[in-house]
Amino acid sequence: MLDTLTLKNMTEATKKPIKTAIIEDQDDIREGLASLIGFTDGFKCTGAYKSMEEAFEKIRRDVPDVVLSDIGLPGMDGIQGIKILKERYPQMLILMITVYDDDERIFDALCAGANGYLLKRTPPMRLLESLREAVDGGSPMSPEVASKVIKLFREIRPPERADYDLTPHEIRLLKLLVDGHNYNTAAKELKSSINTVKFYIKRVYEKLQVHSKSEAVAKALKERLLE
Amino acid sequence: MLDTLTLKNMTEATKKPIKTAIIEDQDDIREGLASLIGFTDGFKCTGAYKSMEEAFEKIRRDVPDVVLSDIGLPGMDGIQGIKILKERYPQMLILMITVYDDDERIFDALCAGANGYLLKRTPPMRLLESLREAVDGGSPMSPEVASKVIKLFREIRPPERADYDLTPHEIRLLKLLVDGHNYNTAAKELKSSINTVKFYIKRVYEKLQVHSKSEAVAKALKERLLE
DNA sequence: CTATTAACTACCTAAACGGGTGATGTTTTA
DNA sequence: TAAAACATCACCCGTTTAGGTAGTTAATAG
Repeated sequence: MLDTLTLKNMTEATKKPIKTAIIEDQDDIREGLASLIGFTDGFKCTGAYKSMEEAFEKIRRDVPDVVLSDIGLPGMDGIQGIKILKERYPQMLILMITVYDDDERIFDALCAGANGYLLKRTPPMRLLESLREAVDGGSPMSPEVASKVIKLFREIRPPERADYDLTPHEIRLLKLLVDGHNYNTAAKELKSSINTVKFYIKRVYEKLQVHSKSEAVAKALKERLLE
Repeated sequence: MLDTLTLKNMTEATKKPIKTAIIEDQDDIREGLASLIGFTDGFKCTGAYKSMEEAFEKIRRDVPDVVLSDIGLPGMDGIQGIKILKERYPQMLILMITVYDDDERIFDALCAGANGYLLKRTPPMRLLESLREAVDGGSPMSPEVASKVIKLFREIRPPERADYDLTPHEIRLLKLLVDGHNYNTAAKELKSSINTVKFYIKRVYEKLQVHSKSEAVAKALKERLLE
């Protein structure tokens, strides 16, 4: 199995090495990465920059397939920077490589366009695999990061909507209130009298256990009672 | 390197093999997985079930560390099933292994408590690594899945909150309205007179371009103006 | 056929609200 | 130091809302 893998890598390498650029301010790390990539078959290091500003200036000379970027950088930080890189080179793949593993930064980096997120302690082989995985359309992440992404993922949706037994008609009415209607305009919208609207709103309030239009609107929106 | 890895696996194996159960209706796949896991050092197959119903009944006899579950199952489907498993055995890890790679199912499975999501074409070695990765607190995903998770992640991104130049004070006030306060109780909360509150609310309405409390509340919630 | 119920309408009152205008001080700025 | 900006409060007035009671019609069920 190892042989076939190596063979596969070599043929791919011969065909077309993965052009990689590095953005990292610490000299030892930057040079280490550059060597690793430069001396591995199937990969080519097209640039190693100390800052986003430097990258912006020089990266155009040889646009890489993948950028390996740190987050903590002097001047413009990595997250801001990759946002700009993605705008200029939308097809370019971006992997973050950083010591930060807080939810905030992971979230921001991925939303800014990062295709993967690796921690600095990623072993060299895994890093090279990640580059290839990214080129193949994957999204390599360190295990801890993947774990956090999924955790964040769960947090975003779960408000398991409570059920207040609202009838379709009551829901339609509630939507109108959410859209800023008052009793009068809502009545016209529903082609019924204002008194009818008032009557049903009372029932909605009872069901939702609220005592004003804005409380009802807040509850409807917070608990996703609409749609 | 291979030697150290093997050694490491063996020591871990000796210490404590990873107890794995399989839930999969297709006989060949189920038995294949069971063999793979059963005959690999460091892993132990504690059960192989054809349906969730069977798993519920028999899994208690020897609760595994990890469950490998299909999604398409006769009777209760895998997603519903793992939700129940997670309730009964919260510490149990769950990996989906399925042919489905649609956003919907990935999303649902992860929200239902899956710790990872593998496609059926995952090579055996990678599958075993995934089991270990899960036990080590990671969230193994096939590259395509990771890619989709990140794509979904970006889509959920809060709709770039518009800025209405609300002052901290105005935001505090808006929060009170969202929480169902009226002018009077809000005034008490802010330790100021009702007239002051009315005054500031007017400004909030101007800034948000609305004309009622509920419109303001709706806008604040929809556009995430708070926090 | 009568009782019941659902769906809608009506009216009433007190409270809350929205939109004005304007008066104080206090702080910042020019 | 004078002017401008800000924060706080006050009153007015017409409209909207909340909550209560009650009447009409039409369909349903016993």
